[in-house]
Amino acid sequence: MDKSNHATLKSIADLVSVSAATVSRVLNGHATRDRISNETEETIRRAAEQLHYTPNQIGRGLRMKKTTTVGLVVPGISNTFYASVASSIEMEARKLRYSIMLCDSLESAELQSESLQLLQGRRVDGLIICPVGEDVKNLARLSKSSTPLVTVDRHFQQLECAYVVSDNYRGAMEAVSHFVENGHRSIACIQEPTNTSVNIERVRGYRDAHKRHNVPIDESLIVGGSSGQENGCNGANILLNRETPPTAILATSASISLQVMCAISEKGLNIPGDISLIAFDEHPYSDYLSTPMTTIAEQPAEMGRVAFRLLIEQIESKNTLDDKGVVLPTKLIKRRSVKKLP
Amino acid sequence: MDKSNHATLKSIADLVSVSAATVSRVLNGHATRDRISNETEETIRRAAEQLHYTPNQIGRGLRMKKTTTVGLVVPGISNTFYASVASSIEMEARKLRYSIMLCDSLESAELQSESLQLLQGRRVDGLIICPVGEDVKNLARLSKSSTPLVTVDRHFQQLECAYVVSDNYRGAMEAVSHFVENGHRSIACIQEPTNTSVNIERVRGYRDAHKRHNVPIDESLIVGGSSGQENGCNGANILLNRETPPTAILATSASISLQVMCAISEKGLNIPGDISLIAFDEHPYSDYLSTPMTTIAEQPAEMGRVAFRLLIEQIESKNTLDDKGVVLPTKLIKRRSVKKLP
DNA sequence: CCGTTGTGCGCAAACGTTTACGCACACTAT
DNA sequence: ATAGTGTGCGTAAACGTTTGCGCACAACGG
Repeated sequence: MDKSNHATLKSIADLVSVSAATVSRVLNGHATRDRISNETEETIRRAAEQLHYTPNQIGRGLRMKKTTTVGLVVPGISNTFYASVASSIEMEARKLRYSIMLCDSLESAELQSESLQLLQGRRVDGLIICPVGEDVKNLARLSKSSTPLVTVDRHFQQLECAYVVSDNYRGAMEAVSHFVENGHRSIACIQEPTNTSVNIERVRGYRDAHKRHNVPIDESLIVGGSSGQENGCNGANILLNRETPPTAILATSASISLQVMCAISEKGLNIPGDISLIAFDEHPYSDYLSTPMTTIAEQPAEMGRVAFRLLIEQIESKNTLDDKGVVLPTKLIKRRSVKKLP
Repeated sequence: MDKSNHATLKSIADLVSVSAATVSRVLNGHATRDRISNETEETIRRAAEQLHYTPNQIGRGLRMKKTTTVGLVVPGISNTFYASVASSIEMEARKLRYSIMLCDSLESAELQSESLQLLQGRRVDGLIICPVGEDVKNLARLSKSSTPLVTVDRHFQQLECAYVVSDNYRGAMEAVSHFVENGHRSIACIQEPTNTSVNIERVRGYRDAHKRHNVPIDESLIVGGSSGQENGCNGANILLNRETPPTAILATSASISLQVMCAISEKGLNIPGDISLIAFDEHPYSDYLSTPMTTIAEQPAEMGRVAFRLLIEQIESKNTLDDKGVVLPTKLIKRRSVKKLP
């Protein structure tokens, strides 16, 4: 059919002997507003159809200074949590005919910065980012710039921009409350990298739950905090090797919980017989693990949805809106991984 | 810093009193080729730095008829398999400074077609697609067009374009061979939608394994094949409700295996005691399920890598290369979900 | 003094759009 | 006949790049 190249306004115009301007007007639905006769409109439409015309968004983007594209940078698209966020963003975006440009920072501040460069160069209309590390200056420069920005999952309060996060504080709080209600007093916590808002809020919740129930905090039970693959594993081993190991562990991410399960099974121990476990992040397999896991479920899909909504608001109405932040509730899903202590 | 808007070649040019052309030449590294003096080069570079110049890829794209962007359409980014494919594509793309535009077809032919439209409009330099359904005409039209194309995971032989798939035939073959070597004779298969190359190859492998080992094929043990959420569930129930249920099930996807596990546990049965199970697709949780699952592992990351390589080859050298197809081996990972029958 | 060669850079067109402005014609009213 | 009002559409500029062509000047050889 098509030899190879794309039809343009000009090629249509030539075919039906009008100017490119007229074709543009018709194809943008301005036929009546711009007083194009019905007959020319019809001929143009037919020609466009026949040539399989697809508007060149590059040309349009240049002229309109708008790309109808948003950048998305996540620290790991193969993490189901972020995949879920991305998925719902994509669905929302599609509704408004926006495209999304995906970048994966792999938890690296350097790659994140590179991604930001790339996306700025592409002149995306807005950015949704699950920020990594504490490279705030970079983001700050961005938020000062004209590009609308919303951060997801994590956020910095030094940074005045829209954000959507989980209620990590209450999530952790409920989890350890559940532990103490089941008789646990020696509750450990394996952290994620300590410089994220997520982690800060979660251990704050962990601490406050202790205070609220008047159980003393043993600081040595708060472990982990590095960013490597072995973070969860190391943390678990430290805990399990104590002369008196904790009776419960709060794992602050799904991947940490995986590593904890690994360490526990390697020691020949069992959940919840020897040790109880609650993990952040729900998972399709949560129900089918060797012991179905009690989890703190977040709402990644909802996160993506409101993030995109927040972004679009900024894009459409050029007011850099009033530092809007939304926090989504978590939900404790009780299964079988916590033991009731006498 | 920046008031709000982006620096352009012109703004730099004005600042240092040269023409935009000169700035372009310098910033593209053509300073010596185009005989720009060292001093002008230096002043220009400094000015660019100072203004935080980022080349506008829209303008450049228009001029060069190249976007350094590839479109990726997957049928479900929150499926870990496709997430993994996407992740490795992103990593490869980044190395060559390509961006990727992500579309999710959600297994819908209509959405896929819409995505293709969108991406064509965006004038991506190439397309990687995990095609859905059998909307071959659409793809055929695309492959006839100028946009390089490679399909991943699934492919149509009516479609002459590059592709990369798993060796689904051997994967299934090995799995059922493993079953029969463990004494099974009544082996079921729960299919995915039957019109995909993936499914066709897998059941072909399933059949041929039977022939090879001289075990008769009971056609009524090949169930499923619909596209809904309940496909695996229904299939499993049909099998489990037979007067003589099969002793083994081959689940042709991770999500089917999940539903099978669900159905089995609802019936109060257990794996592998009552029924053995092998599932396609390895998963981080495979080891930690209530019975660790024997799986047929694919190589999604490798798939993404070679897909991108194949695509780039087409993009760079304008020869529509010789129908290159690559098939990646699978690997049977033996765990505990198949029982040795006497 | 004149032709040649080299150096350093600007001009302008092109890529595909959108849109403000205005022109030419037709019709109506005076 | 002339002014006025619509109607239908074209012209041209602009968005930010890249690049072929060529100009102006300097140096140099004869």
